[in-house]
Amino acid sequence: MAQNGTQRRMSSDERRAEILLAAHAVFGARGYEGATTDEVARAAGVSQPYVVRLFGTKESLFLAVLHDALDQLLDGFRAELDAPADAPAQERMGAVYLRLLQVRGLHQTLSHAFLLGGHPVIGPAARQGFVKVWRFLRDEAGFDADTAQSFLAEGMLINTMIGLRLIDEVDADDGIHELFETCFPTTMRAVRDVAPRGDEPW
Amino acid sequence: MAQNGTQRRMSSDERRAEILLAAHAVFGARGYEGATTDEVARAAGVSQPYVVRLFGTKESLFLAVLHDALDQLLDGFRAELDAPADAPAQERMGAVYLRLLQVRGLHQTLSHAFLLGGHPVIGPAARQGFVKVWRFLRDEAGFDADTAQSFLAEGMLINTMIGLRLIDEVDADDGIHELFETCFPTTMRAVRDVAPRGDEPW
DNA sequence: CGTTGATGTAATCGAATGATTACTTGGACT
DNA sequence: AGTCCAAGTAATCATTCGATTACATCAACG
Repeated sequence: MAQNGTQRRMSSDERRAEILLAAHAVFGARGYEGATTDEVARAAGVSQPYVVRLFGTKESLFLAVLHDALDQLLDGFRAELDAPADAPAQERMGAVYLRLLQVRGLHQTLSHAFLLGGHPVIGPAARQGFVKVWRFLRDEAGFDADTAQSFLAEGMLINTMIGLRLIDEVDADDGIHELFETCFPTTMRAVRDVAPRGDEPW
Repeated sequence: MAQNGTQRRMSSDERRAEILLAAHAVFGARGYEGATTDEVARAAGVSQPYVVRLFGTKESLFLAVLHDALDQLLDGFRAELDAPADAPAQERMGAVYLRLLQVRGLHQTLSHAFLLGGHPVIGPAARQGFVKVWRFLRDEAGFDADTAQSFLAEGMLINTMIGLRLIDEVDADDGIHELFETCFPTTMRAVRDVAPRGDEPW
């Protein structure tokens, strides 16, 4: 995170984009309530008041992160749908989902948002986002209901395994190793390279 | 939650049990950081300092809730395993899982814990709990790896749908209705009766 | 009945945190 | 070279929250 080499000032839109990226990581690791605007600010290399100024409130920053995550997800899915089909749709969408692990914290932020259904502002936004994903799978990707359900379920399991930092255990525990091989039969190596480790704060 | 009719004093163990029950609901709805010891106290009908006294710290209260959730889950699974088999194991364990929805917040608290893998204290406890569930499914319930993975995945999807308060949308949105029917083909009514609604704080 | 230990609370403290205010700095454009 | 606005920060405020302390109250027992 933080500054690239250039010391020069950025446009507020560039800065917003950097803060958004940092916020994915911080909200993903700590959750909405657990994250602080100061952590986000330091991860983005700016001061805490500036984060507040560019996004208004912590709540609207979280909403921005949530929308960004959903946009990246659905845009990625759609781009893959438009590309020439070289494999079953479910595998292709799954690959897109795993590729997004490179955006640190994105999956965990989604999971955090999905657990806040009782929140007066975040709850409705999260529900709406989830429904949009379901609709995409059914209406655009052409999944039948059972396939869409399994796809979502596996996605939630992946989010859980990432959020748990289970990767740290993969070499120490045979059961976990087996779980990973079951869940990521072909992509194990790629996932290991990109998933967050326990020895980094996020 | 809160007091039953009796005004009489309780033993500290009885009180601890009541507070634990309330804490499931509060931590489930708000997450570890979002929940306050005062909310837990009011939900349990005691004062905030007393919650702290009976559990030491908020962190150890959360750990107690986490362990309680895992105990209830694994004890329920084992009791069902010991009962005469009247259906495939996967269905029977799934029924146990859904029955636990009656413990308000239990599933969501588990999901919250599973997202805190980076936390120095909660992280290791959550990982250990998750591994115990996996080992149970494989070693005691006799699930093969693929079945265990699907079972866990569907569980995580259920947690998500509960945490999202998706039930509120089930009559308003055809996609959600369809998702529920796919996920809970036979148990839809029971789930609807027991899942938390958006109009209650938890 | 009075002592004693456990149950329980009111009051309050200190640290953390989101937000606000007032200020500084840099660069684009005459 | 001077003006002016956008980018950015330091200082600080008000609130919230977990924890501590000191105090109150109930009931068991001699």
